[in-house]
Amino acid sequence: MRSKLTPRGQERRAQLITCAARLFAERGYHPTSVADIVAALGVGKGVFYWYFASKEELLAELLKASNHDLRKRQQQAIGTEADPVRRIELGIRATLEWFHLHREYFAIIQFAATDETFAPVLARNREISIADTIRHLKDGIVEGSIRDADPEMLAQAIHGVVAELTRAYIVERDEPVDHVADLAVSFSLDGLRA
Amino acid sequence: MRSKLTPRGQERRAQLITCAARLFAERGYHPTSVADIVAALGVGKGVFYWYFASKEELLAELLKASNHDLRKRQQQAIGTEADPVRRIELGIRATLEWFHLHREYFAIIQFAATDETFAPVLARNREISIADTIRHLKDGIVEGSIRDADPEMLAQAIHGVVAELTRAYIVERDEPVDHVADLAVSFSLDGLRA
DNA sequence: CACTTCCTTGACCGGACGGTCAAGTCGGCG
DNA sequence: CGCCGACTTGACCGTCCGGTCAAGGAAGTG
Repeated sequence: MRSKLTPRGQERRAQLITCAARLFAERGYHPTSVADIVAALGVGKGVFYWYFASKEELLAELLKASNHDLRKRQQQAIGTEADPVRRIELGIRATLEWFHLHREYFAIIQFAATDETFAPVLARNREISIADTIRHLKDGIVEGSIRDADPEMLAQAIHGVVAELTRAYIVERDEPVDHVADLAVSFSLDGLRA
Repeated sequence: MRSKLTPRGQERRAQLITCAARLFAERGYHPTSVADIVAALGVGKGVFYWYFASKEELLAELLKASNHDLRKRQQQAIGTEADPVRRIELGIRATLEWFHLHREYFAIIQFAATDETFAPVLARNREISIADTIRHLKDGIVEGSIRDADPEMLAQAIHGVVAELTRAYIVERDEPVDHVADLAVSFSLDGLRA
């Protein structure tokens, strides 16, 4: 990998990441060899190691970039909304929309979370996201719109709902985002009871 | 692997599974070699292949056995309870209790779900569990104690809450099961709102 | 003791895979 | 044109690891 890259180089680098992401999503990280990645692009193996120091580094960059992009989208969606409950709702919807646009990342993130090497990064990303949610929850508790329970546990629970519905309906079945989002929101806000 | 095993053989087989489970949980499946497993038991490599056809087969059996055990525990807990809402609650509590007793299985299951080879088995297990939950939800909707929404989505949402709280509080922090269970249940039933 | 069956050993094999590198190509610039 | 540095090639290497197997106990039976 080089720090200086010509526009042509930037292009190649992006190609490698995109191509690797597709293969990682289809077959998994370990079963996809560096040889597979460069073959899919029709280039020699040296190209890979010109842009990345290792296969690990590529995945690490991919995770970093995707997390950054997701967070950006969440923040844009929430904007300057004042109502904490509504902020949580907008965050949930933005997350589902993002995974709808980037379905291939779900499996990769899921895997990375189970791998000793990448788990710390994923754990950190999750912590940050949880911390955001906690802030909104605390605001809601103070103003009385959210019931007084451990905000961290509530945040984890919301994340669980979103993750599972994303997997089952956005990634696996590609159902309409709004439909899934409506249920994710109503379940998180009001639970099961009639 | 043999179909006929003496008591001594059964013992060895169990030792191998237990030992492998510990190592898989600590270091992950791929990074744990067969050589590691037999070394941890202080025996030769041939022992492994006397009891199992492959490393894959051992993991498959481990997953099958753990799933069977978890389901048994859930069914025992639910027993003959008639109230659907209460049945769901008992199922949630039983699940959290089981993972409290078998923390090492969580990471293994999580990983297996991301691996092409084992994902189908895990998907099937999950489907069965979801189907159980759906039955209780439909009962509840009919009798009016649960609101009228897509029961499958509700079931997935509940599973998401349980999985995430299990990971964060039972597996990672070993907090009191009852405390976590109380929140999992109240969140699932009543959501966030005050 | 002889004989079988169950179990154990550990050196060895084959192949896959991450990573290296000497050699070459290409495009731009003076 | 000549040169330089950005890129590309693909054969090659070392290692690791799942899996094999010929040989050797040990335990039970007659």
